[in-house]
Amino acid sequence: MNKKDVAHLLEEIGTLLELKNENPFKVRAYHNAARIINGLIENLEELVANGQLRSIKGIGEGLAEKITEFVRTGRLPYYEELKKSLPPGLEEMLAIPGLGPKRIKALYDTLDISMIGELEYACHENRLLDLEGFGIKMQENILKGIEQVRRHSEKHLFPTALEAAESLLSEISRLKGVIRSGIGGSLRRRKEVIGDIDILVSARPAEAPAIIEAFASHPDVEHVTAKGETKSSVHLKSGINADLRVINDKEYPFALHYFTGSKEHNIAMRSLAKKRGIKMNEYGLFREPSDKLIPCADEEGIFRLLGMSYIPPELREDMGEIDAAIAGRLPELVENNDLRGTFHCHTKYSDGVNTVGQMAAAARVLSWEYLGIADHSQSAAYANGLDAARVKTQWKEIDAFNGTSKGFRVFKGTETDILPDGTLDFPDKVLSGFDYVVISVHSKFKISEADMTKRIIKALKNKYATMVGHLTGRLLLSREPYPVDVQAVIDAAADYGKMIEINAHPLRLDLDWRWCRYAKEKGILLPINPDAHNTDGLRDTWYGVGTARKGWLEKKDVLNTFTAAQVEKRFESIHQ
DNA sequence: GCCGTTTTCGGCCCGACTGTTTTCAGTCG
Repeated sequence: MNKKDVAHLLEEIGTLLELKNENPFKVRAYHNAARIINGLIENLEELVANGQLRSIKGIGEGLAEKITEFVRTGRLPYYEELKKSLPPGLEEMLAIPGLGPKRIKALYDTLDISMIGELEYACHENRLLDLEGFGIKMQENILKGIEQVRRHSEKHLFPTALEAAESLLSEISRLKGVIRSGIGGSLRRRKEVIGDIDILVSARPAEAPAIIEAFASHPDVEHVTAKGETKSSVHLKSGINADLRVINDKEYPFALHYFTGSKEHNIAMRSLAKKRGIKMNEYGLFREPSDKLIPCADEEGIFRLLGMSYIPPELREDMGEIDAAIAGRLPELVENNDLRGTFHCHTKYSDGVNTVGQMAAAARVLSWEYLGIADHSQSAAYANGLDAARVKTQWKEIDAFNGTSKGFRVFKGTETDILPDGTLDFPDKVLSGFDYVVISVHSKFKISEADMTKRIIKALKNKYATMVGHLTGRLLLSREPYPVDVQAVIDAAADYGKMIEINAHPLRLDLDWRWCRYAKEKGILLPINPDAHNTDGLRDTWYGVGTARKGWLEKKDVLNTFTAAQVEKRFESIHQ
């Protein structure tokens, strides 16, 4: 039983209660608790065993009791009863834009509709028109919404969304009357997948309508879903929804903060402001009761006024950043410029397209001092994995390169398969010749969580294993992670003094940022690895830096910020 | 459901937009 299971349970209870039209504050308490448990840096099972759940802010008597029962017995009758009381299709109906719990409940109570398919059929038969609060327009929008749910996933990969947002922004920022403009939302917070794009513009009020109009009629727009005086929402041809908000320039910092979110962070911030006698919204901070605006030149000013240090957007998830900012204990997040190199890159030897020399040259362009090459091992036939003989050829080439290149070092690494039985794909005699060994699962995904966890931990125990590669094997929006007890692997890595990579490929971003803090607290060093298969791929480390920052990691927590000499020393100490 | 420098009950963030209404409820972020 780990925190992910508990968080998932609480999340679902929240949703079910929502569908039952329960007290919205009760609903929020469950969703809040899910997020809090998810972000826990302490060991949940220990907290339960010691009866310390109540000491967590947001976990009261009721939740502590339910969590304890679930952790101890693996079951929660309260949840099971709740689940049984509602038809299973209702939850997926929440995905339809414009349909919330109230309307879904009305549809279920009066028309007995409990699945998307039934709803679609009822719309075609005009059966929604008789319902109070529903009309012809709503029926049309529901059909459109069903279409949208089926056609597009609601989430988009970070690079796809970023590209679409920058395309919109570059046009909008050039419009007449635009003073400041920027991207907010989950993109600015560097989430691993993106729901929609938020663009913010400041301009004189007289210019706002033209800016809104230009946005709504942009060539990337498929259709407009809302258009008001200060705000518009559109659906892009790429399948992504985008929102634009236009405000006047003195409101820009407040709107930027508001529009960056997260929603939960905003709620907590407003609640804090209120305690300080200040009303906070997207237009400003207002001293109550006079409602007098307290001006701020930028976002930094807002935090300063509320008596806290500046919270970088990546941390704004209401996962402890507000208390830390008040106490002046925010981490100094790692930055892209702190990196001096990276590990886990592929070359022509296996499934990469560039040579060792080309990869090293590209790394130098990024002002790096070293590069780790980690081609596939012999069992990875699909990726042209290297056998021991080819490994030796590559070592010679790297030695020759290092012999002539001043001020730049190539490390000899390997991405060695973790075989189904938990042994590694090279004998120790070969492994001992590498500077470092990335161990990854590339086969036999469909085993039980217990077996997969045992398999990886056994591999990690090998004295030559340096770091775990893409721990869960997930491919965002396309392949679920294989079952593995992440917490148990982190604990084992901490025990053995090993590392866990942050695979920076934008499809992976694995280790997930939600686990980074826990790993850091356990004293684990996390390398940021691009899993590059060509020279351009090296730049993917930037995505990994986003993950590290979201995971509260500082320079000292990331192996890539070490000098080549420090890296070498660390590798040696692990393999002794 | 949770919480408390207004502390065991009565609050709980705040505003824009839509579609249905004719003053507002529901949804969204």
